[in-house]
Amino acid sequence: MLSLKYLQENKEEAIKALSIKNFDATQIIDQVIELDEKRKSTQAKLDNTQAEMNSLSKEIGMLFKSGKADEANAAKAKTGELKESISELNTEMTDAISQLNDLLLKIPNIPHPTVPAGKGEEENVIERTEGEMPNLYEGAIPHWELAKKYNIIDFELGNKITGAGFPLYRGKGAIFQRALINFFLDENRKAGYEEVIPPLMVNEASGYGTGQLPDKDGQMYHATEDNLYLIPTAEVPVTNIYRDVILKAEDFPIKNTAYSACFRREAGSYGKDVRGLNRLHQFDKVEIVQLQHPDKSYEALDTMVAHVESIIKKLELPYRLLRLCGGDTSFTAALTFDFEVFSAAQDKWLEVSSVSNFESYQANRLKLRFKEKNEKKTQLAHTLNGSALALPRMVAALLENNQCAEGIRIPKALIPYTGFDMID
RNA sequence: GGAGAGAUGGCAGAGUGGUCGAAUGCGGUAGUCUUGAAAACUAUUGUGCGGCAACGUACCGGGGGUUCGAAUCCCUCUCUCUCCGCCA
Repeated sequence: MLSLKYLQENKEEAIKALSIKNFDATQIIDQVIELDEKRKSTQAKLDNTQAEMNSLSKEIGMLFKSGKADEANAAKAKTGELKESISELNTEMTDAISQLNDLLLKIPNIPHPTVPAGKGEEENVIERTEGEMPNLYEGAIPHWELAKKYNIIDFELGNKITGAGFPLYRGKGAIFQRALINFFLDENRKAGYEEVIPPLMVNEASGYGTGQLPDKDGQMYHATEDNLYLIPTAEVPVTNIYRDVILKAEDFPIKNTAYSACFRREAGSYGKDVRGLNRLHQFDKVEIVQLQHPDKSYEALDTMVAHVESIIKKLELPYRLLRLCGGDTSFTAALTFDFEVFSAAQDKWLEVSSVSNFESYQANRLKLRFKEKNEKKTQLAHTLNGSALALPRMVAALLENNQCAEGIRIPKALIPYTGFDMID
């Protein structure tokens, strides 16, 4: 969430910026400011009353000690009224704070000045398009047919075992999957990211920390008996490593990478977009996460984009880089770049990576702070993350683009990982 | 699943109703000494909120209660550990 201080000091700027995300903040910011005024004045009253109570209690203690029971009892009589007003003020306080918090959670992150206006994905800005479009041979087919033809991904078996959206990879398909994961992790590690293997289930506090809760409640699988959530992305457990942590400025940058299976209910999606590997309930993804000093987070974002780009290039896929417009930028992000690869047989661009700077929006919820050397005051850190990369659509594009009469060619960079150069 | 023990500052660990935001040790930071380092010594060292500041206030796993006063007593929830059972 945004910090109160920012909203108070930059109200007009915030309203203007949020309109890029098609969010009208005029009323809500006024409400926030008003509520905070109320909170402050209530706290001042409460603090004073409590101070009075504390000193009175101390006095009573002293009186009893020195044997002046009469005076002590007289003083006791005075405490009743104080007690009552303390409890009243306390209720007022907690109410104001929780209302304030609820409002703050409803305000999306301020978009970066370079975020273009726009309603939805049609208005994202194409930064660049690179790579060679494949020349498909005549018999080219979409990946779900390739999957069947070479017996590498079995959607029907997944249906049988679990349900739609839980495919079973087998044979060279399974090896190919594992090879990609290892390839991505190695690339990330070479770029300075420390590898972690996080839990695949998280508790409520972690869900709130990265903002999946309360708003995206229905998107996560929930094990109600134990009140745990299956992670929709490794971002959740990895970022929560740093929940309630106070770092030193010299600790930056902190860079982690993690492979995980990801689980998404995808409630409400249907139709031809969900065909094959395009949208699944369980999929594999390798994530990169960075924590950075606020002064350097955009520099870091650039390096993350360049890093993801280098991986896609090594796999020889045609891709384009999009700068998301306000309407397509997520609630919590300040600036997001998407990578899409071209999947030839579907004749379609597929999103394979989303790289975002959240600035201090997540950090504020996470209470992830840092201290400058020789300074007492804490500041909020900046968090960034990106997919490097999400498997299924990469697999779809690789299968479709590299098919030929003999089978499916494996890109050079992957052969050391697969141990074979052709799926046939 | 059964039985028991516990949750205190970065860590270890005292504190069982009143000058306790909390002893002590370790760690961190600054300094003295030293050519430098180590050792030793000295000082300092939690977070949030309000306040220009002085300072005030809250926080000893979470919530509630008793009391003039709670880290300390009571209730409740959560979590952790140990033993037994089961088990990759």
